[in-house]
This record gives sequence, C-alpha cells and structure tokens, in this order.
Amino acid sequence: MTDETQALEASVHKKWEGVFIATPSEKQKFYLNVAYPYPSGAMHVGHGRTYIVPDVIARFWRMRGREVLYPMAFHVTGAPVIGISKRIARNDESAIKLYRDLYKVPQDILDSFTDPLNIVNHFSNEYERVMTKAGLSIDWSRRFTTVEPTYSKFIEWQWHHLRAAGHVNKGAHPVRYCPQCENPVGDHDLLEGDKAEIQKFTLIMFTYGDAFIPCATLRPETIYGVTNLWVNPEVTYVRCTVDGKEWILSRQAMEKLAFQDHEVTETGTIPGSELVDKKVSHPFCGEVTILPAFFVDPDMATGLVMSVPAHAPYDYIALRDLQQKGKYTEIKPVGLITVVGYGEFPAVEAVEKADIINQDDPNLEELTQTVYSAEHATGKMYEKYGGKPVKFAREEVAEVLTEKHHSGIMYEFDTRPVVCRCGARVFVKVLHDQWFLEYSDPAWKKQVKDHLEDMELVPPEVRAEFFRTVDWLKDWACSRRIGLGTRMPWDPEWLIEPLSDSTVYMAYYTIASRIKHIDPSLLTPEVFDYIFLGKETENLPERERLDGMRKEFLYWYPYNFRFSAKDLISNHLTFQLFHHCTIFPKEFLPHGMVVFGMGLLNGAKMSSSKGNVYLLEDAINDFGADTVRMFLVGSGEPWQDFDWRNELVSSTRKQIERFISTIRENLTANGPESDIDRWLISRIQTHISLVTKAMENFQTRQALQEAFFGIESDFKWYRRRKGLAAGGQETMKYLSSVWVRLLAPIIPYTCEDLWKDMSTGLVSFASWPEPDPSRIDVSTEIAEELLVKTIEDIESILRIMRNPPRKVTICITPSWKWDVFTLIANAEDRKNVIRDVMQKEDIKSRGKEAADAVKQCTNLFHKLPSDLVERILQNRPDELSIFQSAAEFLSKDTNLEIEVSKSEDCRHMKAGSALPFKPAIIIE
RNA sequence: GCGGGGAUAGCCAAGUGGUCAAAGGCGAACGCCUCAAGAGCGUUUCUCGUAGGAGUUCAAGGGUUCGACUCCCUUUCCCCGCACCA
Repeated sequence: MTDETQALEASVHKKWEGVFIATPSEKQKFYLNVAYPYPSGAMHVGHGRTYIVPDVIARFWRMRGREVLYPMAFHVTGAPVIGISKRIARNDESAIKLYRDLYKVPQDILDSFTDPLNIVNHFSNEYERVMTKAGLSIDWSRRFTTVEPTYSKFIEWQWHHLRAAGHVNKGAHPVRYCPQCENPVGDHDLLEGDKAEIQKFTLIMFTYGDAFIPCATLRPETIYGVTNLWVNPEVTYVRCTVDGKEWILSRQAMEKLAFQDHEVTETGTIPGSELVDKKVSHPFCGEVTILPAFFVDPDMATGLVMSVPAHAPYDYIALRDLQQKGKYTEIKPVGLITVVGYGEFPAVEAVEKADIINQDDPNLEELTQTVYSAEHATGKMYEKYGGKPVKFAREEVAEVLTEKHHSGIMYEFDTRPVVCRCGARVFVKVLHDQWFLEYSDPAWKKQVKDHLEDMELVPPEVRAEFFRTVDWLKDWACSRRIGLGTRMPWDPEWLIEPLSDSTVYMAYYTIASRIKHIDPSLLTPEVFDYIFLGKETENLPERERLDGMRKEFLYWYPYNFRFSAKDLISNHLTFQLFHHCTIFPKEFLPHGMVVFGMGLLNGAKMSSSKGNVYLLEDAINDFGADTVRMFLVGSGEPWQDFDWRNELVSSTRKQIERFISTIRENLTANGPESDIDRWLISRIQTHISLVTKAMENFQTRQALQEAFFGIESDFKWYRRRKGLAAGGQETMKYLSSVWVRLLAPIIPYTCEDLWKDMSTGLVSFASWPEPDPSRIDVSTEIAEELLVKTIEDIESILRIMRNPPRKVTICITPSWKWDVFTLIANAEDRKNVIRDVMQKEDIKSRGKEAADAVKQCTNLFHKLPSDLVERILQNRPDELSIFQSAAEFLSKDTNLEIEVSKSEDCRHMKAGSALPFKPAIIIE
C-alpha cells in the first residue's frame, strides 16, 4: 500500500468515527447481522469476505435512506481457548509458533495467554481494529461478549422459555471420552480416528450356567437364526460382575462397559479355549454350541460373537472352514429373512458365488456389506417371526429382547483406533444427566418448517438443505462440564453448550448499548419478558431504561437478513430458527438469510494450523482496504466459493487508480454538451437501475461489474466519440457524482475521498442515485449501437482484406426493406410470414430482389437480440442522417475516407445487400 | 456411505429451449502513444477464412425436441454437512 493510500484511509477514518451508530428514527430500518466470530486467532481474508459483503449491503441500504443496523459481538463461550491456553502454558511448540509467528502476538501478551480470557479479549480487540481498518460500517456501541454477566442474564431468560416450552429435557448420551484428560473429546482433539462414529450394538444375553455370555450385534432381529457362538480360543476372557450379574466377555469389553453406565467388577479369567464346545442358550434360538474362530477380535464389542450363517457371510465361512475339516457337520444354517433376488440363505449364496476361499479373504468385508444392505432394504422376516420388513423388525426385536430377555446396549466405534491428542486411547462413555434440546420433536420441527416457508433464502438452492436439516436434526446435548459460558439456571452444575447460547442474540444487539447501564443483578427474566415480549410485571426496575430498550427492540426486530457461510446451515442457522420460533411471536421471526460460499487461498483450503492463511490485516497493508474489498466482492457472488490469489489482486488496485484519475479529470472538464453527452446520460440511467437491482438481490459481484466495468466501457466509447474535445462539463459532473455513489458501498474509502471535492457531507450517507426515465434517450442509444455494430463490421472486413484500403462507402438500406423487416418481426405466424409478406403489392412488384430481402431480413431478425429488435421497431432510426453526422468520426476512427449514400444511389453490386440496421459496406 | 449443491474457453464467471462461438473481468498477444518503461487507449485471444462468413464446442455418454449450455436418464469428478464442535 502506498503512503498516499495510507494517508487517505487515515483521513477517511476520522470522518467515520461514531457515524455508524444506529438509532431508531423516522426512517424505515434495515437490520442485518453476521454470525459473530470466535476470537481465538487473527482474521484471514476468508473472514474478511464474510464481513465485507454484508458491509457492502449495509452501505447500500444506508444510502437508500434506510436506518441501518450492522452490529458485531464476540462469541467466547466454549472450550477451545481453554485448550489453547493450556497448550501455551505447557509451552507447546506448535501453539506458540502459531500465535507468535503467524498471528504476530507480542511476547508479553502471549505470556498472558495462560488465562483463556486474555486470549479472547486480545483477539476481540484485534477483530474490532482490523474490521474497522477494512472499512466495515459497524455500530460498535453494541459490542459485547458472551461471557459478560449481562449477557448471561439474557441467556438465562432464553433458557427459562425453552424449558417452559418443554424443549429441554434430561437424558443419557454416549460421547467420545478420554480417560486421561477426563473429558469428552471432539474431532479437533483427536490424534487418530476422527472419522470414527459411535455405533449402537444390542447385547444378546446367552445363558451359560449361572452367567451370561453377551454377544453384541447390529442386527438383533437375526437372533432367530443363531446356530452357534464364536469364541477366539487364543484369547483369555474374563468373568466379571456387571450390575450384580455374572458376565463372561473379553477384558477390553469389560473395560469399555465400565464407561458405559455399568457397575463392573472382575471376578476371574477363563481361557477362550475352555469355552469351545460348551453350550449356551437363549429363548429365541434354543441351545447352541460355542465354536472356535480366529476372526473374533477381543477388542471388538464383547469379544464373543453370535453366528447366523444364513445371513452373515463371515459366520457361514467360519462354519464352512470347520465343516470342511469334518467337524460340526450337524449344524445347518437357519434362514429367517426373505430377500428379493436371493434364495433361502443369502449369505451362503453370496459366498459360494464370489468364490471366497476362507475366512481371511479380503473380499468378505464388501460381500458382507452387500448382503446386509440388500436385507435391510428389501428383506422381510418370515411369517413365524412377524413378517415385517427388516428395518422395522430390527427395532421391535431389540425392544422385546431388552424388556424381557436381559438385553442391553453397548456402544462401540466403527473404526479403530481412536486416540486422543494426549496419546491415550479414547472410549465411548455414557454421560448422565445430560440436558437435551429436543430438536427431534415433530411439533417443533413443524413450527420451524412453517416459518421457513415464509423466509427469504439467498441463494434459493439452500432452501432444500434447510428443510433436510430440520428433518434430520436429533436431540442436541446442550449441557457441558467444561468451557466458558452461562450456567443452566435450574441446574448450575452444567454450562450451556456454546452453540446453544448463540441463537437469539440478534435480539440482544437491539438493546446491547442500553442494557450496559443496568446492574446485572436486576436483570430478572421478568425484565426481559417486558423488553422482548411486552409482558408487564409489577415493580420492574429502571422502568425508563426498559422502555427505551423495548422501543429499540420493536424498531429493529425482526432482523432483515442474517449472513453466514454455508457450513453453518446444518447447525447454527437452523438452531436459531428453532429458538426464535419458541421464544418470539410470529411478527418477530427472522425475515431472511444469505448463505455464503467457502474461501480458498491459492486454490487450497485456508487453514491456520497448516499455515495456509493470509491475514486480512496483511492484505490491507499490502494492497489497501478498498482493493481488498473490491477483489473479494469481484471474485464471485457471495454464495460462490472464492479463491484469493495475490497475483490477481494488483490489477484490482490499478482499476481503482484508473477510476480515481478519471473522476479527478472529469471534475475539471469544461466542454460543451453534445449528442454524445445525451447518450452517456441515457446509458447511466440503465446502469443505475441494474446496479440497484443487483444490490437488492445481494448480487454484489454483479453490482460491481455493472457499476465499474459497465460504466467504464460506456465512458470509453464516450471519450472515443469526443476525440480530443473536452468532456461536457455538466455531463462529467453528473457522471462523477453518480459513479462515485454507485461504487461507494464497495470502495468506500476512495469514494469518500473523491466525494469531498464534489459535495458536502459523507458519501456514506449520500442518497443512492435514482434512475430518471426522462433522461433515457432511446433513439440516441440506437444510433450509437448502429455505429458500434457498423464499425465492428468494417473492422472485421479490414482484418481479412489483403489490399490496403482507401475508402469506405456505407450504403443505407431503402425504406421498403424496413417495411419488410417490420412485417417479419411483427408476424404472429412464423411459418407463413414469407408468403404473407410477398402478398403485399408494393413488395411483390420488386420481384426477386424482394424475395431475397425477405429471406435476409428473416435471418437478420433471428440474429439480432430481441430487445434491440423491439427498440428499433419502435424507434426506426434515420440511418442516413446518423451516418452522415458521424462520418467525420468514422473517418478519424478508421483512418479512412468515408462516404455515406443511399443504396439506390450507389452503383456497386454490394449496395443491394444493405439491410435494416446493417448497411452495405464497400471497401476499396 | 448418506444428504445438499456444483462442473461453461488459460483462470474467475454470465448464461436456464432458438436471439449463443457464448456478456464481463483477469491473464496473454499485437498495435498506438512514449526517448524509454509503466500507465492509458485500441484490436485479437476454439479452428478455418483475401468481404462482414463457415466449422467444431459448454465434464462424459445416452435420450426428448424441428432445435439443447439450457429439459430427462446414467457415469465421472469437485465443494459443503453428517452433530455435541466453533
């Protein structure tokens, strides 16, 4: 960035101090907001776009005379900063490197990061500083963080309502858990196995003497087909008391169950080999034998497996292996499911068909999947087992087993190992007394869907995804043991989960600057009931202040648009609808959402940990804020993914410089006005309309294209037509004034600076240009279009000519061809138009010439853009005088002698090929 | 795997049945200007073409249609989400 730009930005900043504070007024409001940041690091250019695009929209509506509220706050609840501060305290090298080198945190501040609050405080301030630097027109008077006592009071109020509505309930919940850290672990905390999912197995309890042997299965309905159990003879199993009952299972399984809600005590061991050939029994399959199998993994579920050879390829293969050695030949598969495309024993069939050799065959896994999916999709239980489709029977059987036959649940990862960052193995732990938000509630879902129908969603493609998300959401564990945040008002042992304390804060913004003046201890739920719901209670404190807040809320709410990247659709953006629907009456429900695409840096994902980031502040320092803004806006529409490439940014800088010098020159222009001035002014009206429309639709890129390049290219034509003559004084003033205002939302610094020499006041609050239909001059525009097209044709001919040209003759079409063209264009019946036209006396009399003209005009009609055809029909141009008055220009422009004549006055054979809007061109 | 969205010239992108060889920007080439460089301006940028034209294209394959980048089907590839995490 040059010193000049730096000085410019600094001087503009002074003018903007405090001016974007939004206050309710007589004006119509426009309230937009963005998902607030979690300030655990520095902003990069991807964040930049997230806040700059809404700023462009905010600036646009402000200029259109709306009272605009664009607030910002900081989300500091949750656990990440706690981890960060621990790592810094521990002197973890990669953490130190990230914060010291990439985020450029000074050493003394870094030292203070051992307190997590210092991290978020530091970066909140950084965010505000850099956002301001980027020219964001944010009302900072409403800034808050989510750990302030005042905000906590607001959250408590919100949660009272959620609970009163019956949406918060208690339950147990399986989570990934690290015994060493004594904490649940998320994806980010995992060294290995971050894709592992928790699977829910049903434990089928086989009776073995006085003990149970539990077998874990995902397919409880197959219990009817069990022919034997599998045990690994090389493994030593344990006997233990589980919740007062004797179980036999692998040691690993015992350890796992201890985390899953069971009281477990080891009482002895038993070698697997000892279990071989022993009998177990279950009411649903009778007595079966335990057989040896080496595929049984003691670290998978219970370490003992029930065998259903009819429907499970592994079981069949293991059995076949044994039987081929002449053992257990009396055991036969027992079928229980009919499947489309398979016979009595699908697994047997599949295995034999695939030529599986033994139980170590690598293709077995895939084969198993195929059989399982087929059975799940089309399988039906035998009549004697209920006859229901497998997908329904599965749950029903599990239920019966649980209720009557001692079955329970065991959770297990689908892939292993799962390892915590600390190096310890991760287990599935069942957390108790968890609070849940019941997003599964169909009635609640319905409320949200009904409201979604009425919402404005940009781009429209995301609508389907929102509906899918609502359908798909299950109960959400919303209480936490660790992290920063607000405590559950009725159960202060628990903290409110961070995504769940950030769903209605858009309402809090409306009162954020006023509520600071009230002692938090006075902020009872009744106070908020009054502010947000208008509910009166006796003895409300600070009545006057509350009235002020009530007024603000009523003025601003509901918000007009919320902006966020698309990755938040499946949680935050949908959550906030759920919460709004419960807490606020219909008239305060969100009006719209704009969903952004993701950001790339040099074609790769931006990632702080991989060092693939470009900090927003660096970008601003390197190129200037306006350049960064214009590049980000120009790289794609908000909902498209975008890619930041440094080498492309510098040309944006040049464009802004070109704009500045054009405006500066134009302001000193002192020429007289002429036809071409009328043309330019006419064109500007169209540009104003198009830019306005694009902005209204959040098409910021389209708006930029139209406002910058659209006007620039017309201006270039204007300069070309003017030649050396000075621009028209009034026209240039008008152009500059409109142009600067149209670009002000996108490059506000540049425009603010230019504006000071053109008008009083700030361009940020100047009125948005309005198109003036009376200044549209259709015939002048048509005339210029004719010239442009003709020049293009001349150039196209010159390009392929070999001999040096000297003179160009332009032959204008006779008016009867215009009549033909008009008839064709207006004809309702496309197919017979030629015949109809040839019926006309005056045309028919011209014979072959007329017939040719009809064909050519038809052709031409199809080639010209339809809107142009319409315009030239309504304003048939006087081609002769257009070319006569432009002859001098054409001559200079082409550097050739130009002659204009009517085609009937011209002897050249080509003269007859003249058509409407396409004069014959003869170059010699 | 499941759900949602995509694939257009070197790159970013506009374009939803004819008006499309396909807007605009970037990049590149050439020309003008200049002592020169840069900037600026102009032209070109799928292939061919001594007259404003012709030919082959819009991920791949198939289909509907007088006609498809645009509608339908299949395949391949890319992005987002798949949860207790901001």
